[in-house]
Amino acid sequence: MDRYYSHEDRQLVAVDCVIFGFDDQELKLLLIKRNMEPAKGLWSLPGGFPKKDEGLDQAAERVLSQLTGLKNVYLEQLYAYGDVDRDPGERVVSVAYCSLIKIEDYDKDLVKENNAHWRPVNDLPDLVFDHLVMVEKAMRRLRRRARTQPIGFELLPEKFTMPQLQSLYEAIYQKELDKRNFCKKMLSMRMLDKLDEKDKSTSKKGAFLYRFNPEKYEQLLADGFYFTVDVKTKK
Amino acid sequence: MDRYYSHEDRQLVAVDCVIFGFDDQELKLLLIKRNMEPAKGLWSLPGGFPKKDEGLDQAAERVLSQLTGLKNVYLEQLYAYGDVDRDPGERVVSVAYCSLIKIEDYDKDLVKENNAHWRPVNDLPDLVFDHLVMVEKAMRRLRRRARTQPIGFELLPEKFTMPQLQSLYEAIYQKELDKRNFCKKMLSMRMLDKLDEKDKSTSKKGAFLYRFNPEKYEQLLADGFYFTVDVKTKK
DNA sequence: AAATTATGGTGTAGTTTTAACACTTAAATC
DNA sequence: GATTTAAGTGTTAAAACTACACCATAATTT
Repeated sequence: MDRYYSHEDRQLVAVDCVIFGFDDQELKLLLIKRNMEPAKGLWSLPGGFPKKDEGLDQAAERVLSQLTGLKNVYLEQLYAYGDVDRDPGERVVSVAYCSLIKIEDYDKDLVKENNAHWRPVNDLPDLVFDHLVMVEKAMRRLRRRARTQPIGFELLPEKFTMPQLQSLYEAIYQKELDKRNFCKKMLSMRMLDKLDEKDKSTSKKGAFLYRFNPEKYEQLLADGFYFTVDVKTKK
Repeated sequence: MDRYYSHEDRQLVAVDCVIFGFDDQELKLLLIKRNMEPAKGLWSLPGGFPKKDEGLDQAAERVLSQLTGLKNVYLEQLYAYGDVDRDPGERVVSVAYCSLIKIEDYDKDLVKENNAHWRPVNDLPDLVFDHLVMVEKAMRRLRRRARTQPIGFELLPEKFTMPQLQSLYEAIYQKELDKRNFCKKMLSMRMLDKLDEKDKSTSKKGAFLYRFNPEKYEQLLADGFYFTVDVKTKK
């Protein structure tokens, strides 16, 4: 009763994580410099194999938390890669995941131990196998999601300024945005709380801090509201 | 050199296909009444296991063509389902695919042989395992895609009328649309060729036939145009 | 042959949303 | 107190969207 499929082949199944961070006005990926075969010396996405009692999602969570120390962060399945020859070593079906983290939160020691490094998405090193394809898919997904869901906040500190938020969107879309229109749109959705504090690290005047309010957002959703950010032009 | 991962577990990997058709003003799914264990007597999505020399995509193509006789139709990977207990028989990672076909094209004999039947999405039978979850994901994906990409045409005959196209969108979104606004929007995108023929099967007057023109669409894409269909209100 | 019936086809006006654009404010530094 | 640098703010024109109602065509019936 528990071996219906005994005549079928079994295969290696892996998970790989595309982990985004935002720092210094640019998007970055957490990549591993491999010190083991296959592809020793090249760069790869952090990955691993699901354990016997682990689903795919749990395996991805584990890979992420073993590398960064983070749990309960944004993690979404991207795509399953199953070409026969995608891994030259042996056939492996790899399920890619995409994660967005607040870059100041990760565990530096763990990252160092694992030989991982943050690399700007605009200047990536050569990646093993089809990992670049995964990254490109993740980028496209991020661009689509960020336009229609409030996920940008996953990449920012709890408290952030309007200029910070705008520069995040500019990094994601590689486009300059008009700050008046951007700010107007963001505030019109009424899902941000304006705080009394200012962040003075980037200007003399200081910029007001905001916080994303998930309760307000849930309420809006319930009212049939759709999040959208305009992400057109400005020269 | 070709067994780096020999200490890792291997798993069953399957593909399942959510196959949409449009007929009689409603969306339908091609489902299989299972006459074998597991879950004999219940309904399931058509599926199978990749062969040794087959990637996931090829396996899905094979499942689709073995059941319908169709090749080179719309087929897109949906999601990988990997919970440990999703299949009570044995752990199976299943990669779901979504296909859109022109319902008049499928091979009736093959479908009959395989004990498959078209069932309306609004009145589905009980499905095995997590197949309903897959169908729901496919529905959401279809709704998203149909709004922003010209994929509705995959579900219609080569030549179709404006009322047909509209009723397809109404079936997808379960909403009545205003025919003036709908028609205006569709034509404004300039990707349809209006033919000189009329279809007289549904009215005395007859309705003009149109055809989707992929070359025009490609040109629009190249010009930075975005396909969108408005899918709001009307009472 | 006139009337009926059922579906196809078409235009406009009010409203909302979007895009473009420039100057003032605040506070630190010299 | 003059200068510098980033933050903050409002208006207007254009485009897109929504709502809405009547006529046309051709087959069928009387």
